[in-house]
Amino acid sequence: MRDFFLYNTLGRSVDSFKPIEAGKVGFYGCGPTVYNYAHIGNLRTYIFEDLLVRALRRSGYAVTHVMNVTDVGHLTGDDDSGEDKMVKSAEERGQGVLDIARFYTDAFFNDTGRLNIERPDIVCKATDHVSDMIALIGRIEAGGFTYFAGGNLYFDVSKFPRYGDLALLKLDELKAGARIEVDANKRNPADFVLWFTKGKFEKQALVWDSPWGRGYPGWHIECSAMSMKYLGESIDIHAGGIDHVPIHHTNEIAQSEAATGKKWVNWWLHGEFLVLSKDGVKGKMSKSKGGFLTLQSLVDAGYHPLDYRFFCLGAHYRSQLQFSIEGLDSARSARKSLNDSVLSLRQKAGAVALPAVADLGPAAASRVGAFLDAVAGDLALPRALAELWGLLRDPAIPPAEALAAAFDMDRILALGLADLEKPKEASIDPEFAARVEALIAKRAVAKKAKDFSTSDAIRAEIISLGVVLADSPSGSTWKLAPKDGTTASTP
RNA sequence: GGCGCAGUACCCAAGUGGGAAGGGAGAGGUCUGCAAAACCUUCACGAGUCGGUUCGACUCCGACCUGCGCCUCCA
Repeated sequence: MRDFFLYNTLGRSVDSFKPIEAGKVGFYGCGPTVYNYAHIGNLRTYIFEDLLVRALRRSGYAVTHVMNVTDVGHLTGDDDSGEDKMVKSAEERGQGVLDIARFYTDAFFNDTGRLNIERPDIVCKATDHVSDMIALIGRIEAGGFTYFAGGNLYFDVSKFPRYGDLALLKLDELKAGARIEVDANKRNPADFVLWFTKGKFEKQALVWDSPWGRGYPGWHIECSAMSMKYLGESIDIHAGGIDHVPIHHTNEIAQSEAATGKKWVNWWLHGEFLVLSKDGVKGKMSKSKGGFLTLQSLVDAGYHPLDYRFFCLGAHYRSQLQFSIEGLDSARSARKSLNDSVLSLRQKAGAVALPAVADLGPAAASRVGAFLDAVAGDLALPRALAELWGLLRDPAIPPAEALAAAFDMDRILALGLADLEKPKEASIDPEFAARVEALIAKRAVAKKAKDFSTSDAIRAEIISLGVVLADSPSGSTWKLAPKDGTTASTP
């Protein structure tokens, strides 16, 4: 078991990770609200969580990864009176709430799959766990942490002294109504709704009976209820986007610890934002601000999903990352170079069996060790990646060893290195191939006659057919030019 | 008004109280009839600005400037 260091938002320091139960990690990651497509900023956070899970597993931990899918209770408005996002989306599209949820859930996992993000061990939907939420709210109420006002059940933050510790909030310094209308029903501006019976839910398709009346749950309660159900009342790691620190996670802590009376989450990890600075659009990506980019839009623009994963690996998860097409181009070029290096090594290694990681020579082993140290040091993927480059470019490391080491690193990076194959020539139309071969033969004749103006003209013609040509002492070889800018076929 | 984070080469982006990773782009070179590819070399005497602490600071402290995020939508 390798020592693992992580930055804990609770306490704001990097500390040696210690799970509750040796060798095991209970990990809860905040999942999507499935009322729209995920944008690439959202996806950055899921890539970060995937790297965390993969890194912990590579270091020897047995990780149970739980992720929620929010399909009810998440409001559109800034305050506690807006419509439910799911209901609004369903209305706009003239479909049922559950149809919307299913569609965008599928879209989400399709995107994460294309990014080589492993599916969590448990994916749980909020609507399947309302009874668990009601039971948990009951425990909070029994502890005297709630009050009922205006038809809704509120959590009273004044009853929870540690409220805001995660976000370093000082209740008396928060400016109530800085952005939103003050809810007259609230005793304290930071109070939040546990259960709604009032609101614009007359149109709410999904309502449940509860001790507080027919209605639906507040957004925050689902994570508390479901994480406890699957991981127990105290869990090792809870991760999510940094925006969740002051509200969502702060409220989750308050209600969870109010219910159980014990510490709920030992390690809080938060991924920073992907930010834009282009065409007048600055800052984080959101639908209202514009610049809402989906993974599919990148694919449509000719990028491979893994180009985006690679792009994200270039920055530390706790740093804001500047997104730009230029940056993505840079990542694509780098990934192509990486893939080409691996393919070249594979060719050099030939049929030699790859050694086990434990049997690597000192040079390769040192690269792998430095890689794992970087990863175990609060997921320093940029440094880890530098070790991969160093490994691939060290001429003293035998190809089979370099490959074995690279594939081991790729268990965490997940760039599909082990699955790389030469582009399949079989898919090329034979008629087209014959045409290209004929031109190459014609050019060879011209070249032999030193008629270079003719040979160059023929080459231009070949290239115009969408073919990449390469001369070598043994003759010319060719392949189809990649459509997406990468040479190798990728998984 | 309050709180938090950040300012590193053309771009993206790391580590570090004492030699400033890595990638992309650029430049030069080897190879080639010429290309392409590959490989090699090169690319911040300086880290927003100004002070301070220190034998020594990009790294710590302070001020200022600029940017980003948050103060009940948000990854």
